[in-house]
Amino acid sequence: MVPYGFESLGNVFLMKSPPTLEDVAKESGFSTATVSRVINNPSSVRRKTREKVEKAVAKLGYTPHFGGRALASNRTNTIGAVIPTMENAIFARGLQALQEELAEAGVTLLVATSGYDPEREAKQIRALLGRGVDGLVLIGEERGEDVYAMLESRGLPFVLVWSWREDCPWRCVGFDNRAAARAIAERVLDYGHTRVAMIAGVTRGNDRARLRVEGVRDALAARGLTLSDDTLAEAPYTCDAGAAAARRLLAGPIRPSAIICGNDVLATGALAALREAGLSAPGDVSVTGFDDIELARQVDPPLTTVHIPHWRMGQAAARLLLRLRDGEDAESIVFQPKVVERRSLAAI
Amino acid sequence: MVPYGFESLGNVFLMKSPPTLEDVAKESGFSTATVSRVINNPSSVRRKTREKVEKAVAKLGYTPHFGGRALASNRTNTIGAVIPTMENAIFARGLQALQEELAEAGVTLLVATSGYDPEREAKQIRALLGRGVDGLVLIGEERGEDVYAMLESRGLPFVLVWSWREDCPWRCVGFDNRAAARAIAERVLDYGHTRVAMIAGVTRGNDRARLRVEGVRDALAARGLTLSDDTLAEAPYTCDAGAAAARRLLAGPIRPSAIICGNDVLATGALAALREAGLSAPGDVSVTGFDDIELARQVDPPLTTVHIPHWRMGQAAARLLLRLRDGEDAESIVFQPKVVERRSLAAI
DNA sequence: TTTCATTATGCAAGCGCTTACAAATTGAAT
DNA sequence: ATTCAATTTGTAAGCGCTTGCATAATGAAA
Repeated sequence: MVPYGFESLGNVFLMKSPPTLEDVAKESGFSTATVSRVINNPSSVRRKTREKVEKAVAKLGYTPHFGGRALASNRTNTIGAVIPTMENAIFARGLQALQEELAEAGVTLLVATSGYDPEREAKQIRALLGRGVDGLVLIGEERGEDVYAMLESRGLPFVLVWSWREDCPWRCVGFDNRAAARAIAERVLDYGHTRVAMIAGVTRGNDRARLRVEGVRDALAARGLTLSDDTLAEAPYTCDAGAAAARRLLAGPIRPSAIICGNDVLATGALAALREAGLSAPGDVSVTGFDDIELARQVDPPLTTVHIPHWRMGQAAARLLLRLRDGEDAESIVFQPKVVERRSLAAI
Repeated sequence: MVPYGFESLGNVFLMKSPPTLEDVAKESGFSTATVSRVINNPSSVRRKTREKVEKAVAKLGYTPHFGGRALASNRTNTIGAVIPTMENAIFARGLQALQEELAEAGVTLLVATSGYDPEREAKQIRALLGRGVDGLVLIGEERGEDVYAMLESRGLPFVLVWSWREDCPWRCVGFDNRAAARAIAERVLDYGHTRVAMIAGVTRGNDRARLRVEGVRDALAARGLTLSDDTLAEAPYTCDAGAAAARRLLAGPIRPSAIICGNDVLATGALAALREAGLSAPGDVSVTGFDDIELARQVDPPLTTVHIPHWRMGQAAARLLLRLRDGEDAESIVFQPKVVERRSLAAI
């Protein structure tokens, strides 16, 4: 513990470099090994010893040095997550749940964003690996084989969230996006709509977005309907893009009586476009969302949407990953989203 | 580079432990020192050497071990941020900006949340210190002296975001919450309101929330008005809490004609409560928000609120912190929020 | 008391990397 | 060819921590 200082305006500030294990050892009169034990495995140390060491730790304000620890134990107690974006609320809740659940186990969460860009995602994953994360949470299933190969070759545990399908070779915690989209589309059809359009998220590199389109197609096909270039728009997940897409759809050859949106943010944008065009929802055009984020209940009219249990998904992902990390095996987990009816969908 | 393996279904998967600097050194025929140099300071190495080393790096797929690096250099290229919550959108945008700006400089952002709890914040700060962050971004100014003492004694650079005041002893990137709140309150008064109430965020440990109350008080006082127990409610930053607070205010002895809210989320809740009570906004009661998150434009009626340049604030915080980290000095930065009028505020 | 299994502690060797400092190489000037 | 300064590379000492193994302390049984 070398004190060093620098001069500033005639004063010398002494800055102690942070205390080390060795400082604690000296202070408590035990060896570094013992101190290390009381920190990592307290029960392996006699109570009296432990108490003395703990007092020394408190006195010096000791905090283990992360790097040293990682180096010696080859473990970081860190797991990483790469999500598309923090900018809209879609992932916020699940992420918070993930984090809280991990924190409970003494694990820190490292979050990186990809902006829905597969290349950037791969880069972020590599960065996280470089930081020695003990596990990884990724959104969705669609990504390069090379990425999966890299993870496997390292034996790095990971879980995919938000997607789920039978026979998925990876561990996932999610739901059947296609079935969920089919469900809400069927609901729309049940209300008698026949001119239905869809605003989907960008499908490149995004299996959730793609599967939701397919789900809608499934439902329509069952009634002899289809999605054409005039009735299917693709837009990044922002209100503005949703509004723009809606305007385009509205300007098409036949005005849709219902617009199914790939998520709540897009639906919110669609609502805005409707309002701006002097149309009422659901009077003139019905709109549905997907995700059931808080926004869905706050817009006017409140969105009929698909409820996703964000919080529970985040929690479940944490637990699953923790088990994998500890070498236990664990099954994928599938959730069953439900359509929640509010006021943005009505009979034709 | 010891290969080890395990058996699974009769196959043996060989997992190489990740390559180390030494592996690269052997492969390229140079010493570890030289390899380290091409990674950290390429210009200090002859071009031919560099190229050979780079080839070896690529061939082995080498990534530096974070822990080893942190241990040896006492630097992590990581900065930490402790924000109150990820659950609502208030901090999302700024955080994203912060992250992108830091990434540009090769720095990783570590995010922790405190749930608006000062004790938890202190704990998270310690955790981040333990991970050897090179700097810290904190929200607001109000926290224990001991926390500041700890940061100072370590010489750890940090910046406070969202708050700013003349003579603040710390580096900050924010705005004058009190003045901003005063500004919007004045706007409300200018519309002729005299029965004005306020829903504030929880003020304990939250200088922003407290200062906003004071700002409103300032404006009211200038017209001989005050905030009483009947006209000031405090609520956590959620829609539901905002709605509950609004209901309480509405049930008070005199019904307010305007409710000034501590942020947009509370205002959204207030709007919901109004609707539910059969009251119209702004017809019966005007409502104002604060922050100007995306939600503000999407609710009905869209919120008159105070626009905060989240993105620029995040960016500025990143730049400031980076400078501090590099030992340069840098001034605090103050933004000038503007009231943005939409439709939730109208004449009495 | 002595003995011997148990349990508690200490010793010391790394983990992968950076960085003074020393040694070697280069190449321009003689 | 030499010489010498400038440049490039290598040597080796840690950074703070964990952990296998050896040693010491403990306490129950004899």
